[in-house]
Amino acid sequence: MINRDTLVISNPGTGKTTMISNEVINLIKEGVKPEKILCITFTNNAVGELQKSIDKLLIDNKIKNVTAYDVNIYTFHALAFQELFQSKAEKNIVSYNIARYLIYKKLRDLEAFNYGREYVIEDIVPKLENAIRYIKSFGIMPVDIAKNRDIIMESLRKKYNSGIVRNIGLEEEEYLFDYFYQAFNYYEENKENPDFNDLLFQFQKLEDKKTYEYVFVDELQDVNDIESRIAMSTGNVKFLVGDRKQSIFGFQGGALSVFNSLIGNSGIEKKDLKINYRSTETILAYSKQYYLKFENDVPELENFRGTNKNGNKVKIVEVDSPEESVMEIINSIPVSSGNIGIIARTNSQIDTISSLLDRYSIDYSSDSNVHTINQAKKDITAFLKGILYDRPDDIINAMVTPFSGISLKEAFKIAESLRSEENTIDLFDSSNPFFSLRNKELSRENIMDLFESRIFPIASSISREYFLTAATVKSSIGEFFDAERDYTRKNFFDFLDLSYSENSSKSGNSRIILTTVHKAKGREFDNVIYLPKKPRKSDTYIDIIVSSIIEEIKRINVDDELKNESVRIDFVAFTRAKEELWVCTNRREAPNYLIPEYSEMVAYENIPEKQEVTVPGKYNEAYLQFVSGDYNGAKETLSSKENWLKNIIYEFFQNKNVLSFSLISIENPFFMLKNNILKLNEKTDALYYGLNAHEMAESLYKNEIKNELLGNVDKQILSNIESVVNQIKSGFNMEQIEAEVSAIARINQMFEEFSGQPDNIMFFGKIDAVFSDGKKYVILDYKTDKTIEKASHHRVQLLAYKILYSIKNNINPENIDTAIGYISMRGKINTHENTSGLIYKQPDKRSEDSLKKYISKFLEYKSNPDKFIEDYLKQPSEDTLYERLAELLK
DNA sequence: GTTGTTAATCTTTTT
DNA sequence: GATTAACAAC
Repeated sequence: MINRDTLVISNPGTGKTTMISNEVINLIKEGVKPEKILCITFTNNAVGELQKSIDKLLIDNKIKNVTAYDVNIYTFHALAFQELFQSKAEKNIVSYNIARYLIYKKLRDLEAFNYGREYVIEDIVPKLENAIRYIKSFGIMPVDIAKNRDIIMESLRKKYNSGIVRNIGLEEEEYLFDYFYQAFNYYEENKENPDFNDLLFQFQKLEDKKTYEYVFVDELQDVNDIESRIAMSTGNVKFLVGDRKQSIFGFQGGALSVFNSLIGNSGIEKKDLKINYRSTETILAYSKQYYLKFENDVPELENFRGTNKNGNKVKIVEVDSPEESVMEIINSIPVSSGNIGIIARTNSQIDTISSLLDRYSIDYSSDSNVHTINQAKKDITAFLKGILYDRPDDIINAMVTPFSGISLKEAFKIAESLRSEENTIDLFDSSNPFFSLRNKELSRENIMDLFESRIFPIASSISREYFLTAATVKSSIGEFFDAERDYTRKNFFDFLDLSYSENSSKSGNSRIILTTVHKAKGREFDNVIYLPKKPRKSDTYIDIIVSSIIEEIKRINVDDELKNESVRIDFVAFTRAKEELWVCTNRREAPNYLIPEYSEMVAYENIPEKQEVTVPGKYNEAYLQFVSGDYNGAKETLSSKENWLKNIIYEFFQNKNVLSFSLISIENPFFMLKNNILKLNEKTDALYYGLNAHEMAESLYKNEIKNELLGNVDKQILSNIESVVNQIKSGFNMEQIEAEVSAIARINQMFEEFSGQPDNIMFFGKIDAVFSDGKKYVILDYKTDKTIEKASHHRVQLLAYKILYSIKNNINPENIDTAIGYISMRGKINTHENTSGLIYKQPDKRSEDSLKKYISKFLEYKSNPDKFIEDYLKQPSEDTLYERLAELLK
């Protein structure tokens, strides 16, 4: 029986659950009351495992009057929750959706970012929310940041100046720190419920919390600072089990330093578990050697060995697409050799593999929790925008979602007439399946009705996942109406766009199990196919804020903590395998996984041929109309033989004889089809911003500026324009001679290569400003870009304009220079600066190559539109509209 | 070594 | 659209 604090270092597969259960049983046998025993683990899954294991031992030992439920088995959070809120059942945990919404609201009001709204909502806010959660897991609150502001700033500057951040300036970085603090603070002040971190803090602070005679803690290596203090303070005798080689939850503050300090504590008895009951000797040796490549002093690995036969070598599969090789490996494993765990690093890898398995109708269960159609949320949002707003852009976007009940052909026709202002929205009557639904009142009842009457029926006709996503979107909307009192449309769509739609997946007991490494922890499989993926370093400008805060307040070096986490992730994945292990990776990484004595390279050449997807008409036009109740429309769609979309594409390329730079430089066929051919493009804020600035530049030249009518931003842009103009005037001793010059020329005049082209194919451009001293000319293009990052692309455009201008005015191109005038450089993070810049640089050979490439591509499409369709089908996009259009083009 | 350009690529996850 | 690695140019 244990009678003093013990730390067990448990190598993988050494039976640590069994060991904990045994110790619990022994205590009960010795007469310790089960309610005096506490077991803490990390996940609900692990709680279940431990309960099962203890239950079994109770039965085996014929202990009748005790069940596993009498022993206190909790996760850290459940333990805290039940003790804090046992009397207040209504208490909730603040959701991610609310957290992101609060953070976004503050940043929105501060106008913290110059990025587009979509990028802030989809990328920045989730990362900041993650960062706040991470910082909090170290016990750091906004007040701590405020108190230590100066030293954190200093540390931040030092990190910035070491050169790791290249995409924003130092001043932006400093502003970002402040925005981050304010968002964190706002979140803390406005959330109405505790979050998971608060739960632990409040529990830890509790004066008279229950204590236990014996406390068992599993997976100790993943425990963060606050959890370790909870573990150490809730019981008399502590029994701690963990393995630092399996620490892979660094993102939630799981700090190896906590574990290491316990190892160094002499008051704790230490034990090693070194006998592995799971894997073959070869797999163990392989894992061990791999780990030792990256970390040498690992005493507990010294006698780490197994009890099984040697087994086969680990197979390293080197392929271009690891996900696709999985199929062939599965085929090579006999059914008699047990189950197969396919372990990936990311959920998106799992999704790729599951759609492959679906295609071959192979049965599997999956632990992925993404599996949702992100696009479904976008479709629903676009649909609701068209219901609630009157702007033509919103109406058009809503009409091309599957929910509108309008065929794409019809939607396209209505879009055309709305755009040309032949019709206004009032003219569409209530018999139209979309317009009849429009209702501008934003209320819970209204929205929920739409879900019942239109969104759910359509969603369920598309796919199971699509429907499940719709269901989570509906519940997010419910959350909005519960939490926010200010039901404005702006708030509504902000919340909706920020909400995550995750749903749990089909898990079951198939022979093939798809899982991520993190979820595979504690599990084992006869055969393991592992697909490693090295994480890509990103978001350094947020990272250095986070690490500065933690370092200066807690004196913990985050980089040290997370060092080699990838290796530990690999180690966990390898050691799930009992009999056979495959590691599938790309050519660059494969050599790193090869340990000659215990592994071998395997080539798989005959990747089975891809079978044609036979999902019949997921987005069948007529079917969608039918489900929406438009029977006549469905009938009409079915009976029409002509392929209207192909006709539109053919017509477009046939009639498009005047090329423009913005048209030919679109590299993605889907964008070209959507925005240029079908003209379904939305007018963005950035577009209006740029249009307005260009108008001012022209007015300035024509002396038509009415200063008193200008706002502050406009005044700033105007002064930036003046500054650019003056730089050219004084720098080159020139005068502006023209503004907004239209120039057009035949393609066959522009380049030798195109001399065979017919005379009617032209290239058109509008030159913002032309300067001259009589001999030399400078053509200037104004840009309202935030930064100068895309200058080289703009020079390709300027080259085209230079050629057009030289042809138009019969000037030797050598006498024409080009310049880019930046008139609103704001950076990415709002520092309240808005400056000008002039890049006086000439297009080079590469610019010329790019321009010719763009033109050739377009000419190719023009002479052969089927090539465009072919390219379209070759470059899939997640967008539902992409797929619906693709079905019409196949 | 620093700075500019281009060519791919686009985290993990628990309570 | 934004970011970074890798490459190229100073």
